[in-house]
Amino acid sequence: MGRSPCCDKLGLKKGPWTPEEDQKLLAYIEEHGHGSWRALPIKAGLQRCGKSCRLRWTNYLRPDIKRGKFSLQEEQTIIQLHALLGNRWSAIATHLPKRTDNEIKNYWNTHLKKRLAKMGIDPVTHKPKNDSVLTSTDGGQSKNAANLSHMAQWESARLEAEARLVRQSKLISTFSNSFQAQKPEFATTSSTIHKPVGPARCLDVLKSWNGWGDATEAANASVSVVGIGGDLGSPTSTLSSSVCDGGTMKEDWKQQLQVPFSTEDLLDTSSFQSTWATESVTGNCSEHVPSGNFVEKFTDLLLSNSSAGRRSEDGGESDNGGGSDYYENNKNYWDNILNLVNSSPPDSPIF
DNA sequence: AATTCCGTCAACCGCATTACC
DNA sequence: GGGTAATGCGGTTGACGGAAT
Repeated sequence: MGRSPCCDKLGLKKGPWTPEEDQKLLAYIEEHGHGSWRALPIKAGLQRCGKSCRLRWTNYLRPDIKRGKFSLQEEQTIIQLHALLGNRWSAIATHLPKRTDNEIKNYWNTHLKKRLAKMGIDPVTHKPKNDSVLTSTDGGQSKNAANLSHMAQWESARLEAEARLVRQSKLISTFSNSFQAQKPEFATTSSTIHKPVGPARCLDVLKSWNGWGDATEAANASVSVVGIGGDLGSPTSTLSSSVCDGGTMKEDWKQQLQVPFSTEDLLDTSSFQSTWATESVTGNCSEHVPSGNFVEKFTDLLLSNSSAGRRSEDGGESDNGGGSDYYENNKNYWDNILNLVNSSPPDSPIF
């Protein structure tokens, strides 16, 4: 595998960019586009390697970059997406228009990570560091914590599968569009094929969790999960059919997405499969249903404390919340994620 | 005023992935 | 199918500026 020669070997300049260099790069790209990054420095008259030019452009010079302080909304978005996606900065960046992955990564490492740690939340797992907080009230909570983790893994794998489908559907779309131009009589069929792909309706499972205890919302979520497959009537059955039974689950997705894809597309992560296999997936599915109680605590810790921290920074009083606030924060957390997903850019690699 | 410490962030490094021959 | 080049990505580094001593 060939790697680009190091800048040192070519005697190219390293380190901070000067305004003159910025100007040269900017002027060249504005006139010609970047084209091949490797060839760009020579053409633009820069003593830099292509990689350095690309980084300078994508992280600093690009005109659609927003600089300055992150808003509370942006912070929440980053935390929520990090809980879901981990250190996949580029994926997170697609949901924060005008912010670069580098900027988000830096902000996470210098601000958010520390803030979560301060609140006693593990910034890697997004779980309270001291699980006894959870287990003290209910012996089964740690199991639920594990379940949540597994669900997150599962969702993550699903997102990756969907990302592949989006790419695949783009190809199909490109093909069918050109085909339609020649054969308009096939328009209906082909539009049916790629219609469901658009802004993917992800995290419906999470939505159904969120609606736990809220029959109406849960029922809506179940419709969403099952999609064209029908209404199962209860959130439990939604999860049971679409998550616990591998075969049924995949069929549901096939129906919902209406794009041909293989089992391997969905479950090609062996570790993920084994995770589920070892947790008696084939047995009582309700074991994998995270209790609303746990999710409440988890999300409350995550966001209430975060906003409390922000409030206290602003001089306000922190509100650790009683019952209704507790529930509201939990609801808001997942709602925010769902909003993010639903408003995702169509070219997002993840959603 | 000088020095040290610490937080921030632009830039680099090197591995992974994709594209191309 | 294999090798190479190009690009993407995430982790890490180091320069810089401000606060603390």
